[in-house]
Amino acid sequence: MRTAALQLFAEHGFAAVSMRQIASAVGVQAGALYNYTADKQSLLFDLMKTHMQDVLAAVPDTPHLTPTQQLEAFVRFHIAFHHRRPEEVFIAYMELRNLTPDNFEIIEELRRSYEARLQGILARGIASDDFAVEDAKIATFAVIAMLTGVNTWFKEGGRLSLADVQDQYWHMVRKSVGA
Amino acid sequence: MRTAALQLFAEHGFAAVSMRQIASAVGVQAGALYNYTADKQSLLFDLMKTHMQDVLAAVPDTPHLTPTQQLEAFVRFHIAFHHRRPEEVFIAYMELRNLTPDNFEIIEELRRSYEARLQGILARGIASDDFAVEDAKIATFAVIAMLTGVNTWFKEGGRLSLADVQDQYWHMVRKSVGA
DNA sequence: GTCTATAATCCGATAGAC
DNA sequence: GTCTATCGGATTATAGAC
Repeated sequence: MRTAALQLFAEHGFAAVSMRQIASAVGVQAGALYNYTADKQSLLFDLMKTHMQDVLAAVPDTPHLTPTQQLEAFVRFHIAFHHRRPEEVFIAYMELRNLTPDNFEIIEELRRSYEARLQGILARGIASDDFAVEDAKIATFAVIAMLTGVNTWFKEGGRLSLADVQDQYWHMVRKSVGA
Repeated sequence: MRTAALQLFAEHGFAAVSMRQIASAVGVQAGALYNYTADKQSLLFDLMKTHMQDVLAAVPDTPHLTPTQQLEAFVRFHIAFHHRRPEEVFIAYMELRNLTPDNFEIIEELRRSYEARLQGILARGIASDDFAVEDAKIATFAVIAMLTGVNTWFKEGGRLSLADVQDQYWHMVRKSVGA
């Protein structure tokens, strides 16, 4: 059910997908789904929460490295991890407005935790003069937006490999923060 | 009707907004809207097409400037223009999947034309050795994603003015492409 | 040009049989 | 644990009065 909902929500949007469509993709009738989720909202929330927790569990935590090495590890991780989960990434960003206020707050807090990882790396690098950038918070927004944008155009099997993309984005990020 | 639809689509999403809601915001009954739009899909398409044409009409075209000056003008324009039209920008990105295939192709072509403006600046700057970046196409995606991300967090009246944000993003973009 | 009324269909969620 | 059937209400779009 979660896999079917993930694909349908990513393709058509949460509001445009009915429980009957999800049931049909699973191969059951709509009523059967309610043995596995309280309602449609809970299904969306579970998908988003699981994704955000997966990201947080997988992001490298290597305080022994230099700020530049930590930043490179973050850039390569973000691109690779998000590339493997395009539907989850898309939903986690596009369907925020379809969460109830309580659920929204929980997802937002998880997202802020992830951004705080990058912001911490940047702030330490600024303090140690490894990086030359005016504001760690703005640089965090800029870098994450840049990296997440890869998912909107990159498809495996084209002119560039994922490693090529990681290399080029790392070069641009490194220069942009003066590392 | 267009203003009401714009705000409602941006807030709740195209699929989640009914013609009755739009009519209510305008102050008429739902049937009256069909004197101004053929159907709901045409209303979405018109909003997106108008926005993309507005962007293309407003983007600076100054071939007499140096590549670095052109890039700076593009960065400042993109941030300022998109800041003034948050609903249009949001819809133009989020509701692409709710367009019919024919309408989608038209909007995509307009979007590609806009990206081609930036890509042309970058390609000329690479050819003239004003910029040091591996691939103009990837740098285009990276810069546009970074700049469009401003809309997700920047609100006027906070710690930073729009001019501050333009300055900081221009510094990061300039360094990232080696200008 | 706006209204009311309605056609035809779909929705989320639940009840109860098995 | 899945099914059928259903409740109460929503939807887009149209028809025809005024």
